[in-house]
Amino acid sequence: MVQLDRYSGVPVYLQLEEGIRLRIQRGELTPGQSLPTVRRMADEVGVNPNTVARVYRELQREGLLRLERGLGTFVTESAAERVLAPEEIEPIEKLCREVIALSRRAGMALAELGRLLEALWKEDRDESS
Amino acid sequence: MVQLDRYSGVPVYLQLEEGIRLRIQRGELTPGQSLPTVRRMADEVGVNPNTVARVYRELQREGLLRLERGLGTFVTESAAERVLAPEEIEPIEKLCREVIALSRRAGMALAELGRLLEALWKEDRDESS
Amino acid sequence: MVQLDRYSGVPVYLQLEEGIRLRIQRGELTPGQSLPTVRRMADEVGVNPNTVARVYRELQREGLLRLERGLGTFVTESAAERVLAPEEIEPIEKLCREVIALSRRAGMALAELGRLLEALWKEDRDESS
Amino acid sequence: MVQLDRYSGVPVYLQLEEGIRLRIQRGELTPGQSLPTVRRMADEVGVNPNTVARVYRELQREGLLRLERGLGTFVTESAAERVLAPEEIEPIEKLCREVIALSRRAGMALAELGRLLEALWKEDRDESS
DNA sequence: GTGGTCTAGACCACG
DNA sequence: GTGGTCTAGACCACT
Repeated sequence: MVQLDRYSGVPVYLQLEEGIRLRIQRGELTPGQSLPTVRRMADEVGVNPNTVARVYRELQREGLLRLERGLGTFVTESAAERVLAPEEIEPIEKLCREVIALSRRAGMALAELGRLLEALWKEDRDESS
Repeated sequence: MVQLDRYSGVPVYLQLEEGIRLRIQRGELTPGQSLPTVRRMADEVGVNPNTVARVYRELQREGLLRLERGLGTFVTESAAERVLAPEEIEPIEKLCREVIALSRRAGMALAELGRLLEALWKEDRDESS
Repeated sequence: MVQLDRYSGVPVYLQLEEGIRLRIQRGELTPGQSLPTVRRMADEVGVNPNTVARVYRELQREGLLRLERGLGTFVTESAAERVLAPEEIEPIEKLCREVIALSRRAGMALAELGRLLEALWKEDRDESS
Repeated sequence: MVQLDRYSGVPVYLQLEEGIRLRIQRGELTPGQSLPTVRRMADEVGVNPNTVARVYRELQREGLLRLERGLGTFVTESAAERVLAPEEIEPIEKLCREVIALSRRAGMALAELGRLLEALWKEDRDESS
């Protein structure tokens, strides 16, 4: 469902949250679809049910999920607004794969590439402001 | 010096560490160059001196920094091995900027782009293994 | 019949119970009158029939309702003791409406007004004891 | 600090939340002031520290509190916007005390008065819409 | 069997 | 010592 990295320093609940958000954006989870139950998801990704519940609740507050007591957890209809069109997401993924190939060849670690991306993201933001 | 994000969930000391590592890789900090004192760096980035000291110590253990009592902290000569050649880093940065522009246009957040990169990085690794 | 607030945190069955009690007190449900069947009430307020049945049973235990198999559910005669006289309830409602108007104008939420009322209720009780 | 009712059915974390919100609105907690530490508050009101932490976090998200790791928890400056002026809050409290006196005399319970207030609040809202 | 609340208690990041 | 994350596990509300 979502792959976690227990040693990245990023809290697992944030990784799960981002992972679910991303799967919705990429259209892998579609509006109306049900997510694994809190307990099942907890088993799948190997965390405590409370941690999953916290994530689901946060995503509910954000309007992406709908938690129904006694029924389960579902992607809301309004989440559709967040789904990226294939023509938006595909070029991004293509470029990302190129970046990854180059970074690997240069001996960079994922964390370092992440930091680079972050630094450039903020430069870019600061320039445009 | 290094820009921190207090709300990303990543521990400040990891961000600092990665940030310094990255600046060395990009050649912005060159072998022999001195870093700000622990206190000055602490002021600059707004954290407790203990935190900076911890980071410097860790980077020393890693061989990137050299702490000279009474003099200050310096990038080691051996750190040169980690510096990326301009022809390595430049195309990576160029592609990253393109990715960032596209992601922004598509309404993705930095954290989401980071998760995407991570997912693709791991896909790629799994395929090649 | 009774309006529920799914997001107040108060269990639905307690809201239903209090709601029916209040309608009896206000004289909107009079002794002898029939209530909707369990299923009809469940449909009306959008909960599971089990939940309504539980409420009716509890109010029967309390002596406010009488469940007659095959006939339906009725307000008991003895419930009359709980009905407030118009001269009792009307000034209360009038003041409540004033309080509500003032609170709205001051930007308070219902939950906050409720907490205020509760705090003052307890102050008052503690003083008189 | 905040008085809880363990038997009202309202989750204690909501009671705590509302209680703190109310104390800020009434000006009993002023911007810049520090709240009891998570653990101290937990002791005071007799709940688990996690529960207090959840409340503080929620109020932070709402902009009323500022949680500083290693330092403590504080009322934000922007919370000032939520503080009610004495000329706003005083007439409300005065009327509430009258309502309480009348309700007591009529034999109503706090929960019933609360339900009445809620019913009238929603009537009022529906009329004005 | 689903989500929701709460407890007890461990370990971590930070000042 | 402060807040933050996470676990294990109990009990409750609801379908």
